[in-house]
Amino acid sequence: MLKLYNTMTGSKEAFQPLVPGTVRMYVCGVTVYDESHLGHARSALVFDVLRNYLQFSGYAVTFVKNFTDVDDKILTRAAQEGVPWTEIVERYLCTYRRDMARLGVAPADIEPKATEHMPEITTMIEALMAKGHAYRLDGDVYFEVRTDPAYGRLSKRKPEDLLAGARVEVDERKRNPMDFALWKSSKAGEPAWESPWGPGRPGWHIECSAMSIRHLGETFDIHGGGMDLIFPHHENEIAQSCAATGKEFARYWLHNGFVQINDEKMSKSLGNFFTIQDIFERSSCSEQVTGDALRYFLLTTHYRSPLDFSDVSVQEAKRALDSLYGLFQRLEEPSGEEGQGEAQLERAVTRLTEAFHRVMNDDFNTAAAIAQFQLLRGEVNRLLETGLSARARAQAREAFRSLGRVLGLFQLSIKEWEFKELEFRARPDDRTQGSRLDRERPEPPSFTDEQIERQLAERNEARRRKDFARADAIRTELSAHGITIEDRPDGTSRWKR
RNA sequence: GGCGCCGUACCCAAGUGGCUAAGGGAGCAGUCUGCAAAACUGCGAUGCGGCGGUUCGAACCCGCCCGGCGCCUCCA
Repeated sequence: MLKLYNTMTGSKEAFQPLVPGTVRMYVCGVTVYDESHLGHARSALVFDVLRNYLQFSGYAVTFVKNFTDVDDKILTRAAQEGVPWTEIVERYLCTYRRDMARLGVAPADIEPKATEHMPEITTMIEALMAKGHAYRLDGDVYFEVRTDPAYGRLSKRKPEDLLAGARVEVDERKRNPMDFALWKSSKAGEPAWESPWGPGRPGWHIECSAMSIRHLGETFDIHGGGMDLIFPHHENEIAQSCAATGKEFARYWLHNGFVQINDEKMSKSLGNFFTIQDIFERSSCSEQVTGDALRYFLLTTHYRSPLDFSDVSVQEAKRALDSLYGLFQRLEEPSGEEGQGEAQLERAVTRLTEAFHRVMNDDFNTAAAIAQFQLLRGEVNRLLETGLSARARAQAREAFRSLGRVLGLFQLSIKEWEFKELEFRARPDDRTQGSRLDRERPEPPSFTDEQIERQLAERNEARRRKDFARADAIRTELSAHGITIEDRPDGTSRWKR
């Protein structure tokens, strides 16, 4: 039985979807006005893994993740650059999709855009007007918070408390400072859609209500997003959705913790901002390998905890993966006395599978799940010393691959993996710290597989002749090209790059 | 001012009432090896920020204190 922490109730609850066997989930995506950063990566990854796990558990999942494609920030950016706002939207939609692909985060089933749901949005606002929850103010329309007696139940705030320390500049025209915009009239030159209240664009919160209801129905199972969205975004979504439909909105509210830098929130104003693009560009490893390391790093902390990013922590994740991929490589090689540990392996795989379900069912604890994989790594390595049949080795690899698929880990082949250290170069645009040297230092020309095999054969011939000087010279030569040699007991060698 | 979160070994981190406090990284020692590398084995918190309290029993519950952070404004 899957248990999920529900922000609404502040506790872990047994997950019971509205319609047995199916899950409808909505996650707040991004406003496409800039490069995506690690925080976006974490949120996207967390809910990607949740979706995978729900499917793995047998649910038919409908996953909706929106793009906010009309918003003040987009317009501001467009004005700064002197380009049409649609160009900003187009550009950052592309970079978001590129970054998600690199992270191995699959698209949602439906990825609606605000600009494509104007009829739903205006219809919903009209319903709120008709029911007395909203009022016009010149060309704008506001939601009247006072009409919702339950307002504040998600974020556990009372409207009175909110006013006490509010740093908001209150628009004096509003009936109540808490009231928020459903519709904003447009100024000259701004994008505008026709509405009963004149040309304008939707407020931020209404689009998520309109689009989630449009694609998932008035009541659905899971609504997710970053912690910071709890208030006011999700609070407002609940208020307007329930007011419009008279029904419960989302049943389970899930929120992921922040990515921090040096224990502080990552933000542009603090200047500690890491874009996903940055990380991939600066990594010394391939995109696939960097993506895996990043995923592993992001998933070794429980999704609700804050997570501190540093180069070192990603390097540690990479090293941890190296030991796993080292095992996968050995699993592709014949091992000693065939067949000895089959029964033990069977038990170990069963144990992993059970433990994986147990910890993932507990509020999808990916950190504990990864620990289970590490436990299996140790067991399989021990069994490999006594010998495993080809069938058992394939079974072990398959256990990592099939369960790992939920986390998006362990999917690469040995040829695709890189055993070299993951290092972060200085940022390409940083000219102050010798970064040009880093950038321009050429990668040593690599050998082809055939060349390596030839040198290895020569080296092992030399070892048989006890010509260790020659053998070590070859090893040094290969090492200079990023190739590591591991000698097996039988006189043959494996190599890694 | 209001609401809330965090503090577990050198570093990261799971665990939130009861088996020896997961797992990873780094380190040290050993096995193996011509030497390495890898793998394996062992070592590593008598204690979970501090002090009290509740309990037969607490890292986990309660109170106070110390330190750090978030939200209350756009924010994943």
